[in-house]
Amino acid sequence: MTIHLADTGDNGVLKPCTHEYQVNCGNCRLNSICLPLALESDDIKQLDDIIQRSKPLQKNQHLYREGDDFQSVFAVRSGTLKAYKTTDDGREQVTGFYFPGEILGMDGISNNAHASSAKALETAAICEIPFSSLEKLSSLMPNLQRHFFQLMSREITEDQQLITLLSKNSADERVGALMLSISTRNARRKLSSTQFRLPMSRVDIGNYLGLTVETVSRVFSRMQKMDILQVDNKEIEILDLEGLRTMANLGR
Amino acid sequence: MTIHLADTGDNGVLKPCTHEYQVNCGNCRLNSICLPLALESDDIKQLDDIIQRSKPLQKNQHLYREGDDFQSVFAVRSGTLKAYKTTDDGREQVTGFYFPGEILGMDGISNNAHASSAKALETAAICEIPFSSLEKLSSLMPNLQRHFFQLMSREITEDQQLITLLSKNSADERVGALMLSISTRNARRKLSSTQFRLPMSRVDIGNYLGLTVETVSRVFSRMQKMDILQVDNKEIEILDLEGLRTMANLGR
DNA sequence: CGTGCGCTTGATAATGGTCAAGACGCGTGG
DNA sequence: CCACGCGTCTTGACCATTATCAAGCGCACG
Repeated sequence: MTIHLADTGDNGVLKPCTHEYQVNCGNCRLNSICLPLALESDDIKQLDDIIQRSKPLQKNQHLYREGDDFQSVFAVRSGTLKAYKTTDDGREQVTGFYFPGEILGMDGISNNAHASSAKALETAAICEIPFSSLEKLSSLMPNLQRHFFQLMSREITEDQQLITLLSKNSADERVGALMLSISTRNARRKLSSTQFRLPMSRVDIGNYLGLTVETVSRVFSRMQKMDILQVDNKEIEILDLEGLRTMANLGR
Repeated sequence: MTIHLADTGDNGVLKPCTHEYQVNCGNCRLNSICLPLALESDDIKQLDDIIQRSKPLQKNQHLYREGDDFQSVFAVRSGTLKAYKTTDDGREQVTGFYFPGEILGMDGISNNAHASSAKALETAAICEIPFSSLEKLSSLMPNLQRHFFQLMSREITEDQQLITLLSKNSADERVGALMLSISTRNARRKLSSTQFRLPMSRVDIGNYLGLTVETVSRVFSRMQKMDILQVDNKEIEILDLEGLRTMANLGR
């Protein structure tokens, strides 16, 4: 199945949006949850110098693919991406969703090749951080080294959360946990923690949570019936946060 | 660091086992799969200087507990450990098994507190690597920094494998995959890849793989009946590696 | 105005969980 | 050395959750 959006081979000329291209780490709204966190302003400038901002990714475009040479890690500036691996029998496993301010691609470091693919779920702006430069800079800036270690460690603990979720929790709990996770991450970005639009499909949700589409759909219906969520296709409103927490049953 | 072996209160004079205490990274049989990998010999010496080797852990002793202050990461020198988290409703989730040469504790970096507990499944010797020293050394030795980034990245990709396993694979496939993983890790340490003793209980296996003990037991029985494995309690012999691979169905 | 994809809902089936009982192995103490 | 007891493992019968299969709805897009 090929999906091709406007593949306007004809226009050729892109008018870069100057507004867009003035973005830097120093003025980035997300710098308190992204890499620059905990850097002094002249350090931020140095980091900023190695970061590349290219033209936005369109929906369904890949940022990288499993097996690609690993050169960089990436920060999401806007939009959402999903990371996934393809199992040899052709199935897909979604390993994560990445929202603005979050870093992806770190799983490529170990083998110098990306261990998963990443594609945009909607138009997305990305900061590319060449890893070799990041390494050099990290040697010079202990805070940056520390922060990057922490980011990788966080990725590990988050994966462990997901492992626990998949291993121990029911369908209701899994979906509930994902809704809470999105809610929390929205709050970090000063967005509504109770009302949002899901950027991913039901299929992606199910895939991520180890469930079928049908089950995901049924869980949403159930939660709607229980007045915990208001679900209108991708528009979600959390009506009863406490109830949702109880349902998700993870406490952490 | 104080060394106390047989703490025979009366004699006062301890004859430390010189054999044991001559262990260092330079002569360690495991250094090709552990931290020193990719270091020059004078670099290894520097690393060696920060590593602490304390008295062995007895079976069921904890190396650290969830929530403990994070100070160090640890390398397994001998024995096996399991890492696990306790969910708030009191259940346990095993997040990994660690064999000689493997590093654990990296999930504690992100919050300066261990995100999981680690306990010995049998008597185990451990190298403790104080993280602050490791950070300093990493700044000075690019190879070490790189290698540690890679180790963390590997932990991420391994967790993602487990996520996929839990999310997509049947009980047979999960147990098969674990057996193959242990087999491979044994081979790395020049041990038999077809015959080994499982250091963990069926409960631990089930917990790790998101299955009940009963199911794990049934899978072993089934594989025995199919002449894929020879199972005698914890003694495992892989009779048909190809068959096991087919059964595990992961290809990677 | 149709076509297709994504979502929902229902009926049925299968995998693995739960409950229960018994076997086996191991360490302790008589 | 044997008996006991406990913990771990195995096996069986039954049940529940979720997958599978199937059909229909609705919105977006051509």
